[in-house]
Amino acid sequence: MSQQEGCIAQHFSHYGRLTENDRRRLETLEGSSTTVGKGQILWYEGDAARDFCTLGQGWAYSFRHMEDGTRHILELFLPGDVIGLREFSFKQRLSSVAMLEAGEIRLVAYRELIALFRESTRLTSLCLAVFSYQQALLSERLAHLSRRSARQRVAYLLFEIFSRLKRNDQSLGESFRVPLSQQQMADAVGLSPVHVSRTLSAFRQEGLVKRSRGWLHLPNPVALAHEGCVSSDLHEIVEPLE
Amino acid sequence: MSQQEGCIAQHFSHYGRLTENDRRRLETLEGSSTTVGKGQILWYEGDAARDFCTLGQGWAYSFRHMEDGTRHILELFLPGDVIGLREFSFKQRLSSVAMLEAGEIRLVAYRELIALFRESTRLTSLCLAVFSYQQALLSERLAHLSRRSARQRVAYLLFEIFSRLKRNDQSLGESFRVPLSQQQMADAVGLSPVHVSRTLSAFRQEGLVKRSRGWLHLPNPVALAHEGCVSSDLHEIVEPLE
DNA sequence: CGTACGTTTGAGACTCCTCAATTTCTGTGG
DNA sequence: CCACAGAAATTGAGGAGTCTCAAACGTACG
Repeated sequence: MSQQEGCIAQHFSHYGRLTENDRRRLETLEGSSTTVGKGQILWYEGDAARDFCTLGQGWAYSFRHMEDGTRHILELFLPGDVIGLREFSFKQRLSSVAMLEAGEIRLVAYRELIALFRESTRLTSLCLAVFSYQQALLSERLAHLSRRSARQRVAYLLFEIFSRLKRNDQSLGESFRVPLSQQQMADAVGLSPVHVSRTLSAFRQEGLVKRSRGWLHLPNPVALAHEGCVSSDLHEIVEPLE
Repeated sequence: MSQQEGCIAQHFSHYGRLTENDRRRLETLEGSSTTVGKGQILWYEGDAARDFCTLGQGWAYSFRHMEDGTRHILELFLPGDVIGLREFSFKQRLSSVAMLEAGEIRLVAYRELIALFRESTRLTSLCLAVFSYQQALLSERLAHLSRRSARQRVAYLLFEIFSRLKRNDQSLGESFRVPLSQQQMADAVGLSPVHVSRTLSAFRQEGLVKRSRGWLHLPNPVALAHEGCVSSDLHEIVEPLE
């Protein structure tokens, strides 16, 4: 996906049709691709924020270390996602970002984005659309984590991953790779790793989820979505006005 | 605040200096002001989304009703805030919005925002800054709600309110009005109202918080922030590039 | 083959929830 | 100004869900 076509173009095209010109313009944004290893830190909370990046290959996540020693995973980034747009108006990174596995990234300076705004209103709108989608994901997650049972949280996490992967690749089947340890899932949904294990065991016994060696098998996504109380449909995106 | 100066101009000026021209341009966005009563619904989840609004006076909140009958408050809006930017790229409202008390709003069509993008790169950047600030608030809240104790959640909520009010009004003292019932606080932090009551009682005994008739008294904001594990400093905003 | 890491399982403790009864606050009309 | 009704807040008791600690097991990798 990332080779033939720029990540940004690919990503933006979810939010509205792109002309050939738009694509070319977006591709000029992306610098050369850098290989990053598993576990590598892209930046730390508090670092100076001057650019964002696109994730060509590999998975990443943003996290914060809290005062009480716990760690919390705020976002998961899948291949094709844009990382670090969030700090556009901040001097410092609000959270650290690390790679879940080896991958490829390309850096883009915020400055270049601003140049883009000057050129194309349509691409500006698309950029805002990317923002509001990310915000929608966040608030959806907020609603699903604060007052919900372990079963609902885990089901929600798995279904969100499935749904986002499917969005990038319609042909995605029941089985797919998910390079997350139970520890990391726990950090993402705010449970103890022990209880994540118990919850996954329960799901396995009920035939909802199978997991092995970094692969996930969802025989019945609909039931899982139901378990996770997934209702809203974040996929009704308006065609940006001209 | 809202009378002499447009809400949007006031709100945007937190993110960067505005020229007189910018101010005038922003003020042309806002339509005439409408009075809304306590408890009035501005819109429901699923309604068509074509405009956002600015909150001149009064408090509001966005919420969702979940399948299991519980209600969750996603955001609080204070006087001067902008409501509903989030659905910029969506056809439908992602959450309902209601007034906590009587107030005044002004509607702005998304379409007008797009016209603005065409005119001023700087105002476009500011608009994105508003977005990223809201997103930062959300992810901060996410980190503070998922794996934290009742004490931490409540302390965080109260401190966030204090800090946002202070941002709008530097002269804010130790006591200020907070028109939230314990039921609503519970819906905002994902606890039962009963437990919110117990937690507030504990805080009161410890001299951290006093509450009476819609007023809040924080004799020791620093201690409260510590209790709520508030670390990050969402106030370091970069002066947007030209 | 050994070591390290991730996962599973068990037992006891603690936090928070639910339900229900009581008290306090708030606003209204007499 | 008082009496009242309705809402909001408090308090208590018992129970469910999740946590922590600890040990055993499995799997990947040197």
